[in-house]
Amino acid sequence: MIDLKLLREEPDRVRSAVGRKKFGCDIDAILELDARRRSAIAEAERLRAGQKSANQEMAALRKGSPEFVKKVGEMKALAARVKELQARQGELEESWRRALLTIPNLPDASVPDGDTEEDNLVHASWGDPNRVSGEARPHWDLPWFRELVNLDRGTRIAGAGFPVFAGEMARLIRSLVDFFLAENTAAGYTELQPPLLVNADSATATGQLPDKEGQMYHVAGDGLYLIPTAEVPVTNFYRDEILEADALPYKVCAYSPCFRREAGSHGKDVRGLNRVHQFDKVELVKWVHPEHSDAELESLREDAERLLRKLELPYRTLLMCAGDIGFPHAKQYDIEVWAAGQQRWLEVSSCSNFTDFQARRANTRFRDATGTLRPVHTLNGSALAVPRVLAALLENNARADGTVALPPVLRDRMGIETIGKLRS
RNA sequence: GGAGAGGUGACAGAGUGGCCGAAUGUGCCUGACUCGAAAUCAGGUGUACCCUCACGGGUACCGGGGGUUCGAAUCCCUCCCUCUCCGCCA
Repeated sequence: MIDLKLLREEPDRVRSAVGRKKFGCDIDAILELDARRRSAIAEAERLRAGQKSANQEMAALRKGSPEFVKKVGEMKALAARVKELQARQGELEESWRRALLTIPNLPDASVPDGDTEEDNLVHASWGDPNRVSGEARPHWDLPWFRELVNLDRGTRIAGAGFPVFAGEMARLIRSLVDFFLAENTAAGYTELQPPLLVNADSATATGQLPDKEGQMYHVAGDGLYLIPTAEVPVTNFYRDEILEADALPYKVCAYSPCFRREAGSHGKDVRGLNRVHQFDKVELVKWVHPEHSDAELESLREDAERLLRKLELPYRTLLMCAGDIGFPHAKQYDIEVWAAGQQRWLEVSSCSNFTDFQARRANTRFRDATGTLRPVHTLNGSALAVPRVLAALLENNARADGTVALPPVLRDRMGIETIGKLRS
């Protein structure tokens, strides 16, 4: 939710900022609705005040007295009128609230213009994509892949996009998650293990609802949603709370499986581990003082990038253009890892500053130096998403015989140097 | 899942139809006393929204939603949550 004062006082600025994003919303209609809502409130409250003061007088009268009975008769009409006006006020407030939820967060001034991913800027890159020789192949073509990553059995169990990992691959995933959590906690993030299902209020606070309902799995019987990312439960950790200003920033990391319906995805994008309905991810979330959120985004991005360097995987970081950033985002970096076998970049992290947008929806505040309650700023980023890191690892580190050399940080954890030796 | 007890301000805890945004205590802030502190005394101390240039005024909020009534923290319905006991269960 954007700042209502800003919307009223500088509608032109909001209009043009929103215009840079790809989400349609009618600012003028919302402003008009706001005006109607306010006059409805004023009218209803004026009448209600009259009713209340009359009731005060009645309290002083003797219950059965003639004056009292007469007064009751008079007040009946007023009570009915008040009820009417309050109902109209309620309706207007409800549609006003729904309309407000359709306004996306405003892109930060440092976010470049642009409509598609073509317009994203390469902010940084590390490692040499050409280091790998020509024998690199897509991870799904490794000779042992179908043995340790069971796509067909997963399909039988749940459906397409639910791989079953076996043996060394299962263990590699566990080691990656452990590596991510160890690094992040060492960087000052407190580990959290959140619920994997959330209610509608939580999904609304982070911006999944009402904008992206179709992307989440819905548990109809209980009205709950499977989380598309740990961002959702974790950001709601402090919903409706007032944070200790001196203790900011709050920094949290959380491992969780993530569930995404990703309806409408086709083609090569979905082969192998590139895009699946359930995957593992470690997420970073920060609650920060508004003055520091710019700097906190840079350090968040750095925290995610460092993991790829330790895994010795080439990556590049994109500064996303206004047309390509998400609904609640003010600024967003995507980190992409090089997958040598597919000769393409795979997104493994998205680091974002939501400014006060989520905090306002989640009602997470702090008391500033003047004693005023203000929304905090929230940020989050993947560190990292497992399957695509896995894909890059398999493709970049595969040798001619199909075995895959592990980078030192994983070698130490797993106690083996390679994976993928065929059994026969 | 069954039975019972509860959900009131930062916390504890009164309040069973009107004088209750809510006693009292604690905490916190300010002032007095003091060389200073403690103790004591006095005053203050919620949030959101609406009207107003402002001073200020108003409305709402006693777990959520709905109802009864001229009037609801208080009565009714419903849902949620917490605690105790029982059942079931990884």
